[in-house]
Amino acid sequence: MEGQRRRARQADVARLAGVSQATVSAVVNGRGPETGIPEQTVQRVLEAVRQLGYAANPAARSLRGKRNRLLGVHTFESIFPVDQLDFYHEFLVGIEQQAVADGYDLVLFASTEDLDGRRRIYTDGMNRLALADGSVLLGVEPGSTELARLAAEGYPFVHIGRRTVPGTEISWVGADYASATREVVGRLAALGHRRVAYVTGPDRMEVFLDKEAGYRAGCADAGLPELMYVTSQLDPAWVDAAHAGGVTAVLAENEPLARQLVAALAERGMAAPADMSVVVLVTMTESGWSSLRIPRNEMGRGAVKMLTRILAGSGDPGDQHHLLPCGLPDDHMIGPPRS
Amino acid sequence: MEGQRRRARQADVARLAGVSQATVSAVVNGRGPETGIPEQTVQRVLEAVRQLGYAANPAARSLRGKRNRLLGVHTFESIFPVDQLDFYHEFLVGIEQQAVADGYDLVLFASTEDLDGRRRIYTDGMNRLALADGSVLLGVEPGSTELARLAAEGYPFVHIGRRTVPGTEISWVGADYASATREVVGRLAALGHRRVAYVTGPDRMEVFLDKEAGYRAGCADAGLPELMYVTSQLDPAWVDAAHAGGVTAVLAENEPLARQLVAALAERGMAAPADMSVVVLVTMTESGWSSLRIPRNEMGRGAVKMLTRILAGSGDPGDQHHLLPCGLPDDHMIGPPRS
DNA sequence: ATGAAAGCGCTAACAG
DNA sequence: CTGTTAGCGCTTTCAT
Repeated sequence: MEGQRRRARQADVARLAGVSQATVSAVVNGRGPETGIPEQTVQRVLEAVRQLGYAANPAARSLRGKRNRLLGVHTFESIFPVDQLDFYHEFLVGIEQQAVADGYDLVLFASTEDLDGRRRIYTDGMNRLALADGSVLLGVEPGSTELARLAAEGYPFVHIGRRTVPGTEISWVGADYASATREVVGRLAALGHRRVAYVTGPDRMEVFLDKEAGYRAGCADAGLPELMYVTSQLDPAWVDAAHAGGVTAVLAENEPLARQLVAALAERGMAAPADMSVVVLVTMTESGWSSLRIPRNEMGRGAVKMLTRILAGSGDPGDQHHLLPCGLPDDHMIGPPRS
Repeated sequence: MEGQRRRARQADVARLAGVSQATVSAVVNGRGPETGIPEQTVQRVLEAVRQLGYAANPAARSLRGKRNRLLGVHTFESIFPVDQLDFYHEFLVGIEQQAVADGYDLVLFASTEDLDGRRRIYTDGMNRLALADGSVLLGVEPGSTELARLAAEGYPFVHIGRRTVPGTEISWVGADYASATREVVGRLAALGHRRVAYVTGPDRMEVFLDKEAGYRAGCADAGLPELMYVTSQLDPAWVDAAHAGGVTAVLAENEPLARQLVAALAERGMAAPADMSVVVLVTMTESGWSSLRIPRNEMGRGAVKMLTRILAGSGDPGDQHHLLPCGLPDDHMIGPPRS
């Protein structure tokens, strides 16, 4: 067994096929006919390629300025975190499907993870993402400086999840929480609910704003009062107060809040949806809640589609946005108000 | 917005800092002290780096360094097939974890998929895998010609799942089905079973042989007769025959067989495990069966570990094998024989 | 129709 | 201690 045979270079192929390196380059890039290289020569080159197991070195290729049909996937945390196993999975499925369709390979940036489990785009001031033609970014990221820098450098990327960084144009695909939330309020109103509360944590992040807006719009549509609660403590006392206030349905921003709510209800001998309809707006996984369905697969596909479009059109401003419809919650924990 | 400002190169930094390019290289690579560059110069360089937003071009770096710290992941089918969503998932998790640990990025080869959903290593005679320093291969692959060729080319790869190709040395990590099967037989014997059948499909693939061997060994250990059934039709008639023959426990090679068996039992008014203990040896997903647990995560991790070892040690023959222990089945469908 | 040669941005010898 | 230089493997004019 010869073992570590050196990787074949273009020059080797050229030598074996008895042609020049330029010819090899033309052939492997499918510019054979275009450049007017005779079919026979093409075949000779391909035979040599086959014999040597030649594959173009992507580093050299992209150094020379051409694309390497590599799309990066960068997550700001471990891509397969143990605790929320399938959060990224569906996104990835969509990303992969579209990559297959568009003939791209995917680079999962794993090397960028530090000891905290955080992944940074820039390490030692270097941008590892630059290895890929463009990248899909996803995950909850606290600081936006990396994003801003990436955009400033003109690196093509699409963020999964609506994202704005002041003074920067960022392309993203997002889920249309606003419309979905609005519709949910409408549905609750149609069921007879007159006082629908909205509960959210004290940590007011950008991504929450559109859900609030949707809630407000929904209330306006149905002529309902806006009952916003910003809290991280949904205890039995809160339930008592809400009950006294005539609240019969609650939109919970996230799953932990909803869990607290259900526990608090239980402590008062109540249950959802009999005594209170409960809708969770964002869940990590598809679970037993009445929750909005995040179109993860579609978002992944959409991100790749947008990215390849950006890569194709060279003059794109890179501030494209695409909102995908959320699935509406099933009736699991939704019912008519207690009369 | 200046927009497409050209990316700063090392030369630009050198010019601004008034030093040579080599100095810049040393500084950005942290070889400053080591090379004995005065602190003041280092600071001057870093300041220039900051001002220009310089980031080293990774393509140039890896071109220079021969390796690009990219590990390939090649599956012979769609990596995220819709019908068996989480079959590859756990392997991938393990692969990613180890890649993070070893500082490698991962390339998911998606571009190689043809219209049938098959993925080939070689397309147009080109080996796309060569893009990565080495690759992990997984999935059920019918033909071994690609594998043989890959090995002949000296491309470093590790196969997940035991694999032998005549005349070729292939490195793999596998699950130790033999030991596990043997232990299962032992456990059944300990429960009092005297006639344990082994049922397998007519398609005798290599991967099945070690389970058979384990079964035989287990029977020998316990002094039980070998009752091998090769069939794809586990109908009620088979159940009658088995019953008449005193069979009280069945090892089913795969899940479809087990399903047939349970259905056939039901048709005769019997159920598992009361009337018949049923163990499935290989399942696609962790389901309600008493089945061997394939150590997918560990196999993924092990494959990457083996691969990086092969890449590190330049003289490796590339025929390393590693067997990982299977988890034993829970008692879901296992019980003592009907007395 | 094919070949020769010049870089892409970086690192590592080797000079100075 | 710092600068000069020679490629890494590829694509792309420009000659032939």
